[in-house]
Amino acid sequence: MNEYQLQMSNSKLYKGSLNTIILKLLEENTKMYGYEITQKVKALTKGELEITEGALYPALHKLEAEGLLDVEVVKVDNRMRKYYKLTQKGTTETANRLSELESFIRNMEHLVNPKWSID
Amino acid sequence: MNEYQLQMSNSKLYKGSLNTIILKLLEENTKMYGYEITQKVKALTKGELEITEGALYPALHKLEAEGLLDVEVVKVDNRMRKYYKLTQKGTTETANRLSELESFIRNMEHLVNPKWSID
DNA sequence: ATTTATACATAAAATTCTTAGGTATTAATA
DNA sequence: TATTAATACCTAAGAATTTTATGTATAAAT
Repeated sequence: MNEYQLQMSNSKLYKGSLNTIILKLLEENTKMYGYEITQKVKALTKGELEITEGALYPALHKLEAEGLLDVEVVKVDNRMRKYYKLTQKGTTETANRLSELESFIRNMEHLVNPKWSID
Repeated sequence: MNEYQLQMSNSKLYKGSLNTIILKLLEENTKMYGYEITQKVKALTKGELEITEGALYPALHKLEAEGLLDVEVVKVDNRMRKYYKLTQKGTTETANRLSELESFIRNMEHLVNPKWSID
């Protein structure tokens, strides 16, 4: 049993970005299981972002229900793993989400650094 | 009465970023009123981001309640305007939120572009 | 022997935003 | 000049997402 559980982040900015993160990691890594995703995100952000399981698992189930992910259950060392991978639809959707992310970042930079809006 | 009301954005990424946007605009412009903020955001993002009033006004009230904003009511052309400006506490908090935003953007870029994580 | 790490899960509460109203004045247009 | 659009505020129900708090179970480490 966990002593305590870490939050996704102290800042609220990550709200709404979890699905995009999951989809992108699966595009990059072909197939991953839930726990692996939490560890990968922690590593890539040098510990700054820790996805909570209470957010991750429902998100994976929803993406699967929407037909963006396929799941394959495997037993490794007598422990269950549920490997997720992108469906065709998921691959298309990932591209859309990533271009939305680029727009978002560009817009936030314009808002925060108004000098850049002269272009 | 409005025919229809526009949403904040088609993507969900903006969730959690509204407060940061408000604080930053007030840092940049000294004092602004609600409607002005919606127009400024629309202009700076070239129409890509339209803040809904149902999100904006409660957010302003909350920031005021938290002591980050001061309000001053003015009547212009027989129409009410509520000008908001940063308090001392608000100025400090804005700096924090902006550094969180920088971290967030950096982390998202690392997640989306893993090549960059070799640094 | 106990704790930590691995690996899944759900459910109540909190938070944030969308949607959908509401009021009122001024400016523009048909 | 009657209607619509723009300006300017507001709230409340519902949806969506996340936090917090649990739960189960096995393997590895202390």
